[in-house]
Amino acid sequence: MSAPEPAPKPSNFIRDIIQDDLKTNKYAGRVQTRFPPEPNGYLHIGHAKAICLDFGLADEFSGKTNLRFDDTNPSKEETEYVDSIMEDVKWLGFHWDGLFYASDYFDQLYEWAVQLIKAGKAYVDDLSADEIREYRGTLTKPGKNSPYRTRSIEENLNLFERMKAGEFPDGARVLRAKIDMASPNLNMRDPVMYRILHSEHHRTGNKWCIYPMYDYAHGQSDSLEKVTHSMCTLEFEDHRPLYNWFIQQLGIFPSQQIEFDRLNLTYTLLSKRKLLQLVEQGHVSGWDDPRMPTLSGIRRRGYNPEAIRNFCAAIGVSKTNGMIELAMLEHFLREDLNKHAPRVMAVLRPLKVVIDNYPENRTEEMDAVNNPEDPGAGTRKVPFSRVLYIEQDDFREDPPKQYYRLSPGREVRLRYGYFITCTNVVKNDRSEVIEVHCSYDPATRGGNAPDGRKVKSTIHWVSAAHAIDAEVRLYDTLFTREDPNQTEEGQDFTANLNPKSLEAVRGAKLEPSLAGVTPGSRFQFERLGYFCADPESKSGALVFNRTVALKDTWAKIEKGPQQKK
RNA sequence: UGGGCCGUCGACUAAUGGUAGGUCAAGUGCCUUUGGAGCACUUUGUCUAGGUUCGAAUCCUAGCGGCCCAGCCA
Repeated sequence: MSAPEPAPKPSNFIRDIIQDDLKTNKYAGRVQTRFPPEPNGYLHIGHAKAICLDFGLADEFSGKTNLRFDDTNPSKEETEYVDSIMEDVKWLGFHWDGLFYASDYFDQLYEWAVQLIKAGKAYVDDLSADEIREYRGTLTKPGKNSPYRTRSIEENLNLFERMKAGEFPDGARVLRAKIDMASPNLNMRDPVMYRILHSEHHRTGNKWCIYPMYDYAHGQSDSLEKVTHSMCTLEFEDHRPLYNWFIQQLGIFPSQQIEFDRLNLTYTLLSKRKLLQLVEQGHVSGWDDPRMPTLSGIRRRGYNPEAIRNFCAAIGVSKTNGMIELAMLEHFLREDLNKHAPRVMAVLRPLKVVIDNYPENRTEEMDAVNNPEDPGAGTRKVPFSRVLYIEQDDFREDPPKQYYRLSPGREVRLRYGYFITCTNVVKNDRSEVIEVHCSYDPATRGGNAPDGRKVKSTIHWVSAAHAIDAEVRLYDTLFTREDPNQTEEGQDFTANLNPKSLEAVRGAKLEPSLAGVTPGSRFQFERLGYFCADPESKSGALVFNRTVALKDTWAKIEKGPQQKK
């Protein structure tokens, strides 16, 4: 943290609540939060927002934050996910105080359930799942009491004990809270607390065959950890009365639940269920496909944690459900990469350039700046010779208006090289330009003309004899619609998949300094964008992912006035 | 047609009864050995109608619009 001015942080409603609580001494000056992922999938950028909130707010008030896995459903949860989640939280730059699992509390939760039965506040129900649904009523019609609702405490105790002992098959009975079947809030119509699941748990093994539901586990877990401010997303607003009901009936530490809006980003899907579907149906190569919004995916793509944190701070938090433009995320990405990524020259689609008046066997070492935004990054040598590659896009035989790059008779600057003028072109039998001939001005070495003449354009290049080959993967959004969930009748979100979301460019030519890069290193390929070496890179067979393109004024001019999809 | 929540520039978010501000996007110009970066400027907003008040984005009433809830998922 080195901001010269601690710019007054715009407040948000959660910070306000915390400050109020501190003022009234509601929790004896403590602030404690928790980040409670279910280990049933990989974390995504939406979780990053929650993480920044949970950890960030606690940090701000010298509080503590636990990482707690909400592992109450053994049928969907796996240690693979637990491991990835811990890795992702650390990668984002946060450190948890306590590491817990809801399953740590299974014994205590069971005891409390017995306590509620004894108080006449919970009962064992023999209704089937279908019957429970029927008895629950609808949004507009009240539910009706289960015939088992009036069982004696002794019978409930006996049955619950036997549920735990494994005497009944899955689905045979549940434990329910006895609240109010006529409540306008469906969550209060005798919600299920425990269900029978003869399923091995990733941590407790076969110790349990009854598992607590989210509503019965979450608030009590918060309470056990003495969490003061328990943030969750808006869809849990209707659960808050129940969250409070359990805590009150049990007379335990009163954690408070606060709901905020989940992140929605244009052109991206942030639902673990749908992300899992993309993985399972093979639309992407895995959870860490660089097109995925998972933290492992965008990490592989080349995003850095600082950019994500800055983004999360900038979008704020509220209770309105909105949709943030992807451009906002990309802005913070570029902002950070611009400061830190070393510059390098690479040609994605090579066009051969021969400098006719340059000596055949000569090679010069040109000085190139590593990062104009960071003088400390130093310089490097880049080899220059008679035959080069430039970008196909940087030459036009018939240049349109406002096109400043190379074209017949025109002079441009080769970055850190010389001024060259196009004298001639060679075409193949389909009349495509396959080779460009130029002359150079020896007086312009390094890129400056002693006579002060200006050139409209500077283009990048690599020396053909010295270049190394690479595969470069260019990405577009995974979906073609701003809201991938918006579909025509009878279709699902996969109908909005972008068939052009990945383009693998194979014959890219890179300057030789890139030869030994390690996977994960980030660079700016000058004039093109930011790129990150992929873990699939082998020496001699490098693979780069384009993290994000540079802003491209020319593309904008060429495309004309832009439209939204 | 039950209940809960939410409506501020194109997007996100401040203003906590007292000047509607910031960021992104868009546009214009400057600068530039990246058509990058940077800098400057500009456009656009309080859902509607009433009310309370010296004064309302903010409080009240009524509309309108959006999201969520009928898992033995979280």
